[in-house]
Amino acid sequence: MESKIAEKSWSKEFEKAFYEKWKNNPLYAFRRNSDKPVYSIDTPPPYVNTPVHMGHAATYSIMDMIARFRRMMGYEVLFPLGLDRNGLPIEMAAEKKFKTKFNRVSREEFLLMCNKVLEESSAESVDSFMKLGIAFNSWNKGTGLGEIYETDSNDYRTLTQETFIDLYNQGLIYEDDRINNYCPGCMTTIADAEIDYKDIPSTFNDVVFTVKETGEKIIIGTTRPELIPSCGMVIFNPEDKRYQHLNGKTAVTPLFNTEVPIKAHPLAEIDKGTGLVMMCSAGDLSDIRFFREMGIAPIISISIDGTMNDNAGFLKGMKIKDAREKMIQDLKADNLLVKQVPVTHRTPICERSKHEIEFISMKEYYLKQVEFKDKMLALADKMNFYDESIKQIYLDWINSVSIDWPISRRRYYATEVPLWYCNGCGQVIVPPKGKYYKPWKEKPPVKECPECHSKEFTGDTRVLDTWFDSSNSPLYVLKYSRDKEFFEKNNRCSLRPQGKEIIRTWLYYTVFKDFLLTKKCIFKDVWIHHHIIDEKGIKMSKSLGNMIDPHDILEKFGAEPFRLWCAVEGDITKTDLRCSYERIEGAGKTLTKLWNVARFVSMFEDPSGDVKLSDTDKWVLNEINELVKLSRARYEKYDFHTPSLELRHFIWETFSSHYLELVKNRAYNDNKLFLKEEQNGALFTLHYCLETLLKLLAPIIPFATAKLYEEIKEKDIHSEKFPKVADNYEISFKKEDIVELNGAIWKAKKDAQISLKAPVKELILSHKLKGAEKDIMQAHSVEKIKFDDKVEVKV
RNA sequence: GGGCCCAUGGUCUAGCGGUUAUGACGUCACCUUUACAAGGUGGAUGUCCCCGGUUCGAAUCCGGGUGGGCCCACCA
Repeated sequence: MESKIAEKSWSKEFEKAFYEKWKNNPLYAFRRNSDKPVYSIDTPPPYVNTPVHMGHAATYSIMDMIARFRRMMGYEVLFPLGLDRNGLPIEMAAEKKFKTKFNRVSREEFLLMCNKVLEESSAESVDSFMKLGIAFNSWNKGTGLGEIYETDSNDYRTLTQETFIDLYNQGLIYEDDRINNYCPGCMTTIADAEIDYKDIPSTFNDVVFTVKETGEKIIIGTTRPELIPSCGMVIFNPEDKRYQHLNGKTAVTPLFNTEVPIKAHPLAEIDKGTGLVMMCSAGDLSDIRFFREMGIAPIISISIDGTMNDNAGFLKGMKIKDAREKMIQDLKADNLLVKQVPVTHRTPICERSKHEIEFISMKEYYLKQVEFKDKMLALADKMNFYDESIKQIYLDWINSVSIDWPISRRRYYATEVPLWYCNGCGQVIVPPKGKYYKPWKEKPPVKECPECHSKEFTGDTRVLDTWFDSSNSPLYVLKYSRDKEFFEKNNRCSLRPQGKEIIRTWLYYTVFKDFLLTKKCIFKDVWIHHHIIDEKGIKMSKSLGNMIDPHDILEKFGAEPFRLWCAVEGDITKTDLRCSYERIEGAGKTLTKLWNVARFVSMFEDPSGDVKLSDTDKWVLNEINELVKLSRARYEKYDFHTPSLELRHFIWETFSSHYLELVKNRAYNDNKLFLKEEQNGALFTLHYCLETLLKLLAPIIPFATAKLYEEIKEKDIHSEKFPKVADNYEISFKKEDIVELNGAIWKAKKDAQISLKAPVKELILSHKLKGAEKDIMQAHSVEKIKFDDKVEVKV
C-alpha cells in the first residue's frame, strides 16, 4: 500500500514554501470589519539595529503560538510587528560608526548619521521572524491596523506628542528645577530606572573637620572629598554615645572653611566609618532625599560637563576625578587627612554608558506619578498576570516609586518635546495635536505670543524619554485617536507579552500613562517571560562566548524543532530555559515520529461507509478527547508547555506504540478477518486522531502540521477551527490496562528470545479487555485467549 | 539590607501529602517487527541539597540552614 506522503521524513526545506505563502496570506491579515471578537496583542517592538537573539526567537515563537491558537478559536487576531528605532542605542551606534559624539556635530548632521545607521540595519530581524513562522498580520510597513510600524515614524511620534500635549493640558506635566541623575557620558539626565549599580574600588578618606564652638577636631570618612564644598550638614546617629555633645554645634569644613550644622540623624550608622557623615548635595540619591527632607538649599559644585564649578573654589574647572586627587593632596599637605582605606563602593552607574552617575540640578519636565500610586495598585488587580507570581515584582515597583517621572532628555534621536517659549515673556506655546513637531528647527504654530504679542520664539531642544514613546504602543496598535470607532469598541488590549526585566519600565509606564489618557487599565492579560540561558544555566553573553545564534539553529534544524523545543523544554513564565543544540535537535525527533504516524495513517482512506467502533477505538478516541480538553484549557492560560508534553507522549506512546500496533491488522484487513464496518472503525479512528492531533499541534508547529494536513486533507490547517471537547465513550478499561498488557506480551516474547511476530500460545487477561479481544489476538498472534483477573502470557 | 525564584539518576526535567519517583538527552545489551534505525525492546545509573517540625505517612506542607540565580535598595 502506498502512503499519500512520499517523503520519508519532515525536512526543514519544506518550511520555505510556507513562509513565503504566509507572507501574503489574507488569513493572517487583520480585517477591521470582521464580526469576530478582536484579540489584540501589543507585541514588543524589537530593537532594529541588533539581530534577533535566542530570547527573541523563543518568546516571539510563543507569542505566535498564542496568536495562532486564538485565531483557531475564532478571534480576529491583531498581531502586528513593531520595530523600535528610537533612542540611545541608535545614537550610540551612530557615534561608533562615525567616530564622533552627538554634541560634537550639529544636530542636523547627527540625525543624518542616525538615519544612515537605521538604513543599514536592514530588514534582517523581519526576515528572521518570517523564517520562524511568526504569523504577523502584515509584512508591509504602514499606519493601518496590523501593519508593521516603526517607533520613529512621523505617525508614531505624532501620537507620542499628542499624548504629551494632552497630559500637559491636563496639568500633569510640569517643569521643575530639581536635582537629577545625570550621566556625564550620555550628557543627559536619566530616570531612576536607567541606573545600574556596580562595585567600584575607591578610597575611604578620613578627613579632619573642626568644631567651631570648641575647636575640637572631628574626623569624617568620605569617598568623595571633592564634594566638601557641597557639604550642607554633618550628622551622627542619635544612639551614638561618642558624639552626643556635638548636637547643635557647627562644623567647619577643611580647606573651604564653610560652617555647617551638626545634627543627630538615623541615616548615620554607628559602625560605619567614624560614625560621622558629611552630607553633600551631590553625593548620591540618599543625599538628595536627605536635603529634601531637611529643607537645606543644595550647593551644587559640579557642572553639566562633569567639571567643578564656581562653588568648588580652587577646584573650579577640574574634572571630578582630578578634583578628588587635588583635594587629597592638599588635605595631606595640611595634615587634614589622617587615614586612607581602600574600599569597594557600590556606585550608581548609567545602565547604558556605564559612567558613574552624578547628581546635578537641571530644568526638566516631569509627569506626575507619585499621587497615582494607590490608583496604580488598584489597577494592578484589573490585569491577569501569567504567571501570577510575577505580579509581586510589579507591585513592589509601584510601592517604591518616590519621585515623579522625569520625561525629558537632552538627546537627539527621539521624539521632540513639542513646545515653544515666547522670547518676550516666556509664555509656553502648546501646539494643537495632529502633527509631528520639531521645535528645535521649526517655527511655532502661532504668529505672535498671545500674552505679549512678541513675534520671537525659542523652540524646546529636549526630547522625550524613550519609555514615554514606548508606553503608547497599545494605544498605537489599537488606533487610539486614529480610528475612533475601532478604538471605542476595542479600548483595552487583550495581551501584553514582555520580559520580566522591563516590568518596572515598559509595563509600569504603559499602564500608568495609558490610564491617565483613557482612564482604563489598558491590558487584560499580561504574559511575562523569563530568559533563555545557556546549557549550564549561565546568561548568554558575547564576552562569555556561550551565545547560541537562532540563525544557526534555523540553518541547522529549521524553525520546527526549535518551536517544539520552546514549548516542550519548560514554562518560560515560571523559569529560565536552558538552551542547547542537542536538546533542540532532540525535540526534532518528535517531528519525524509525527511524520511517520501521518504516513501510516494516510495509507488508508478516511472511510465513508458504515463504521463500527471497537472498544480499542473508543479508548483512543477518549484519550485524544482528553488532550483536546487539556490543550484548550491550558492554551487559554498561555501554557503551551503542559499540553505539548502530553501531546508528545500521545504521539510516541499511546497512539504509536499501543493503539496503532493493536489495530494495524484490522486496518489492513488482508485476511478479511474483520467485517468491513469493523475495519472502517479503525480507519475512521486513525484519521480522526491524526487530524485532531495536527490541529492541537498547529499553533506550536505550524509548518509541519500545515504540510501534513495539506497532504491528507488538501486544506489549510490554519483556517480550521480548534477542536471542541466531545463526550467520552463508555468503555471498561483504561490506558494503564492496555500498557500493562502490551508490555507483558512484549517482555514475554523478549525473555523467550522469540520474534514479536511469533505466536502467543495462550493469553490470560482481564475481563475488562473483552471489547478489545479481536484486536489483541491479531496484534500479538494469540492462539488461545482466556479471561481471568490476572494477566499471564504463555509463549 | 529587602523581595522573588531555583535545588530530583552523568545532564536536564515532571510530580507538589500515599507512585515500584515521570520523561528527555546521553549510556549499555539485544532486535530489520509490512509508518518510523531520526526505529523497537530491555537494562544500568537517584541518601528527591542539609537539619528540624507537622502527619499514620513528606520529594511534596511548615520552620531554619546551605548553595546558586534574578530584581530592587538610601549610604558616608
